[in-house]
Formats: sequence, C-alpha cells, structure tokens
Amino acid sequence: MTQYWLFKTEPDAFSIHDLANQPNKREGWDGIRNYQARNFMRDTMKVGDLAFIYHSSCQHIGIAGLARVSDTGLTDPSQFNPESRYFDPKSASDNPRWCMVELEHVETFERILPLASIKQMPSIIDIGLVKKGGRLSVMPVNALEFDILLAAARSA
DNA sequence: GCCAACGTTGGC
DNA sequence: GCCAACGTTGGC
Repeated sequence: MTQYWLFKTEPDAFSIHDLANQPNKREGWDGIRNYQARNFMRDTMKVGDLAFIYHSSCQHIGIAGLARVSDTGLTDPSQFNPESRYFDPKSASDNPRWCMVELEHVETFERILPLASIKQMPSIIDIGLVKKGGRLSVMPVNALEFDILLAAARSA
C-alpha cells in the first residue's frame, strides 16, 4: 500500500527543478537533522511511496511537485563531511546517526499550490503544514488529503 | 527582520 | 529526569 509524504526544501538550495535536472532525475535527500523526520525515513518509508516537494522560505511558498521514493536505507554522507553545513561531529562512521532516502522526480506542477490556498481548503486539516507546530521537514500525508492536494495542484 | 513554536543541550 | 537557555525553522 502506497504511503504519502511531504518533503520541505528551500528552493534556493534545492528545488523541484533541481531534482528534475539530476541524472536519472534522482537525488539522495540529505541534510535531514531531525529525529522524528529521520525515523519516518528509516522506519516507515518504502520504495514506491509518493511525496510532495514543498518549497519553503522563498517567494512562492507551497507544493511545487511530486516525487517517488526510489531507494531507502541510505546513509547520509554529509554527516561525515566537515565542509558540509550538515556535518555532525558526533556521528560515528560505524554507527551513522543520519540516514536518507532517494527521491525520483515524477512531476513539476505548472503552478505552485500556495500554502495560503492550502490553509483555506476546508478538507485539509490534518497535514502538518496547517497544524500548530508543523515544522517537520519530512511529514506524512494521509491518503485522502494527498488526493485532494494533488488534484488542486494539477488544476491550479 | 521579527517572532512564535519547536527541538536540543547541558547543568544540576 | 527536570528545565532554563539557546539555536533553528519558517511564515509573515
């Protein structure tokens, strides 16, 4: 059974377009440094799950595209790179603290589905984006809300 | 740039 | 294990 997710990204650093332009349209989603988000990736995600790509901290905030989980159980290499902003000196190479999944680009929406619109959708009440404290960089989306948001994004 | 809401850290 | 201090996130 397919599960659904939302991944936040700052498009100035890595956008839906960047994902589409990767070789094979795939990229390891590194840099997640939150335990709850990591646990979703490590324990729950399966290859074939679908994920919204959400642009945050930018001019056009909202859902920008769709991706598919194409690999799981990967070690995030940036934790061992002292040059990286995601370097974690406390992570041991024989027991890495941070993992990642790989995402494959599926679709870039013609227009961003804006956060402001999502907040006004009466049926969208469960997703972390509209709930208090929804600051997770990786969050689950229930199947019903995923369908509603996908339809809204495609018709926007 | 502001600030609310979280998460993490570290002293005790 | 508590909790104050601090850092980060992210919309506005």
